[in-house]
Amino acid sequence: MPELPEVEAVRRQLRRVMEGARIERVETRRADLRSPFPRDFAARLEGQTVNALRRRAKYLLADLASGDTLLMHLGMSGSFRVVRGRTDAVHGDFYFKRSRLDAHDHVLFTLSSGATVVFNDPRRFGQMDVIRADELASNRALTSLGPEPLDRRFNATTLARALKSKKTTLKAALSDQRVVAGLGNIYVCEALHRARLSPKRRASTLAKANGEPRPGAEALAEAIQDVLKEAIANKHRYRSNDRFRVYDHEGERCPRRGCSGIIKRIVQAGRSTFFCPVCQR
DNA sequence: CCGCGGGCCTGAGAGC
DNA sequence: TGCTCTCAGGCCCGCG
Repeated sequence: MPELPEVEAVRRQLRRVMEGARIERVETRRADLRSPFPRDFAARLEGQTVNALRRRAKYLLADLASGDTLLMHLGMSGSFRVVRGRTDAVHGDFYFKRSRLDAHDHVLFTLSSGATVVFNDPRRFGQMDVIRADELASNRALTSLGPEPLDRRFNATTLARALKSKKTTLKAALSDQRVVAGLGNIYVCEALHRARLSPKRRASTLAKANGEPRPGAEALAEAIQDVLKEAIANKHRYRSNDRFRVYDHEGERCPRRGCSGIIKRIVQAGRSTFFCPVCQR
């Protein structure tokens, strides 16, 4: 479920309990998500103070006093919750004072503050890794990422340059983390709707031959930022898809004022795309 | 190098 | 109620 806004919301919640705290104990009930954890996963975390909790694209990075970085990804179904109190092992399983653990609670971080951060991930598409300081800069997952859309350096010019050589559609190009980092299926749909651009349009048409942005690139860069900022700000104000204007709204009237289009669902690169065929060109 | 299709997992929801 | 089927917002890999 999580795209950039969701991961950012998780970061803001977790940093309150993790930053400045020491990780006292790490319990891995399952040490294999998308890939197996390093064998010394717990040992390299226990005793470490978390200096900062950062986000890059959809990754969370906890900077440790040792210089190592705890790298975490929520995949499709990952989530964290904070439980007050330490765990107790009973018959080989862990219990809190009042609540039992869920079958998909895979990792528990007990902090010096007394809080326990629990990572839950039913589909296990998530990721946990500990990266050494000298390997962080060359980490494959991180180095291939494009610009942060909410960063100063992201604008119509950088976006146009990234799209210029793309032979594919806008939908596929924006879903590519090398072009812009942090968008997923939902916010790609939302940003394209806001920018009035068709997901089927060729990505390269937003750039001139010399790489300069066409007006569509201006609109798109702005739409991406607006959609993400709004989603972060509104995180806890709405439920489920009420926040989305086109995603999962197949068959409904286009929410754009004055537009009488009906939201359509198509499949691109194996994933659903929702858009208005009338106002998105 | 690029773009596409398939695969990894489990759970929710629809339809019968 | 219960079964089966489809689909899901991530990412990586291998193929052409």
